[in-house]
Amino acid sequence: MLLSQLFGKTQKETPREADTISHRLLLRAGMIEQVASGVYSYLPLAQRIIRSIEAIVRDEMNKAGGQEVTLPVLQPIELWQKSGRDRAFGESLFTLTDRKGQSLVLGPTHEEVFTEMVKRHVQSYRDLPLMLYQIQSKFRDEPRPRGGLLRVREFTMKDLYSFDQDEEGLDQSYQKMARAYQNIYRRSGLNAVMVEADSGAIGGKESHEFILPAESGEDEIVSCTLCGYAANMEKAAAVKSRLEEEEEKPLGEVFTPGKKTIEEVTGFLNLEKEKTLKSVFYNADERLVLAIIRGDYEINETKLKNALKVSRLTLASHEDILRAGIVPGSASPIGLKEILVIADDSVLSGRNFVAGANRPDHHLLNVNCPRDFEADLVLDIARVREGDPCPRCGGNLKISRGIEVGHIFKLGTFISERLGAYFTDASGSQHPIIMGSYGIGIGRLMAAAVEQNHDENGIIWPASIAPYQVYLCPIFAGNTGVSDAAENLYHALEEGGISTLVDDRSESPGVKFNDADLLGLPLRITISPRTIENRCAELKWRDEKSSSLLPLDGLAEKVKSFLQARSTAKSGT
RNA sequence: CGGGGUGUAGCGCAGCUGGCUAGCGCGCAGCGUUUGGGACGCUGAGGUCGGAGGUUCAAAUCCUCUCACCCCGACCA
Repeated sequence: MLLSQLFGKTQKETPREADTISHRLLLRAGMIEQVASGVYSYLPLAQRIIRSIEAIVRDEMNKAGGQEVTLPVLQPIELWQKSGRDRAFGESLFTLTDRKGQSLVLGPTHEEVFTEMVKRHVQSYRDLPLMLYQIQSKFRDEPRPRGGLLRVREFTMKDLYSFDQDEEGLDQSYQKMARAYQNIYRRSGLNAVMVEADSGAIGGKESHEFILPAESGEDEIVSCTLCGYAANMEKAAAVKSRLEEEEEKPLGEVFTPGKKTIEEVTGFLNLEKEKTLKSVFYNADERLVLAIIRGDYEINETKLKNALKVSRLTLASHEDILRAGIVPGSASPIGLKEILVIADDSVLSGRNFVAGANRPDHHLLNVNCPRDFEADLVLDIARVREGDPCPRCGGNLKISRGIEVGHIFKLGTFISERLGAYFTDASGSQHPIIMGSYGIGIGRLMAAAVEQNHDENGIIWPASIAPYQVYLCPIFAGNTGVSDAAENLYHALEEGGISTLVDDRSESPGVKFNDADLLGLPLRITISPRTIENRCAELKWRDEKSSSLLPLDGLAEKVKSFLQARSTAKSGT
């Protein structure tokens, strides 16, 4: 391809809205363009990258036993009402009305429509197991798109669904997908880690995410360097410290004028935070609940939400709390009636805590659970803290950030039961099909690849997903020796099956080299009067500093073998 | 939805205490000189100043409403 013919220009300056590295670089490289908030166009270079990623994904899905189909984006809302997920998705669901007044949904995911199809074709256990997938557009009206391609409202996703007759079958399908996903990231030149994930309010027992470590990532990851335990913060657990044993002392009260927060109260009473109980009120599906936790911990709202089995959970406002006749800042579960109390198990880890007295400017001393109050539920609802002990081995837990580039779920029978997707087993009885769901965002993967592979000059594409392998850079092309050599090499490379982008513009060397760095193709080959003097060309790998001169004779063949050698070294095969 | 911010040429920005022909840099077109890490000179094209309404002799500039976009939070299979 001639650069002069390529649609999409590089830019020196970054559009103002771009904050995230991948967003800036992809915009500057002329690869993507924003059309609306969270909606992007892909220009030719990006399109080639996307195609390469899709090819790898498709290959791994096929190898794992998946069969590709294409199901519609446009889906009747009834399907979503049947599964009940129209409510779970709520505002995120893009809906529209056709000319007959019929409501349709732009699919945010495709469990329903796949299940509906499978239901008509699968009656017997002999039809199982089954794995179907597609690479298709998804639409989600995200509250806030962000980070360029990292969180968008329209995106391409590979989604595969597994259908099995029993748990063992599901386990096998799940393992196959976990392996396929790891192959995909390895082949794409990306270093993704598999972590335990929250499976959401609806659906399955087990779920994992694949996370690319990156500062710009939205997900917090908890990991243990000792034993390899890794989990999304939403799901992560840690061992909680136990406080020193002491006798239960009698309940008392203390005057704490104007002291409301844990900091103020502990400062005033000269106490450690861990000797207090923190009371936090939430609106859980319209109902006020009290969560209580030891003062040195914070509440993990995902865990709380799951424990309460609600779909909406928001922090209660002062007004909400006052309306219930409670004193914000001095609240505690003691003597509270008619409010659901859920406690973190840390409240059982010590004795004689300080807690609110439920009257202004007073706190209680020596509060003990269950002597002074009982919780309706006691379980782990705490956020893991940096350095907390690992739940597996006791090692120190670390917290880092990452981008979610894949998510796999054991869905179970939630959808199949609601949509009536049953099969007949060998003994003739009916069972709901057991499902799994496995998604990977293609565009996000591209952006994440940039987040992970760049330097101050631009992108450094892993060769397997690079839009072209070679940036052929003739300089002073007015020189016929240079232009002839470049043209010969270009043809030889193309004939050898090596995709090449030729910078045939009459720009100065500096401009060309800077664009080469920005676009990030793996290998730059420069031909100039200086190099052809010795019948040579200069080769420089994007991810290396130094360059080398090699004879033009037989260069295409050599380049081919270099590229092959590198790709086998990278993929570790 | 709450908080903060921005809309002026393809991109980045200035102008905004009301003042006349709306500027600068990059990019773009033409010509010439250059050229191993974002060259230079000359000439030129390109703008309903996000939109609507208002105040005024006069609005990019002041007022009201509105739309879009970005960031933080809420939210997020």
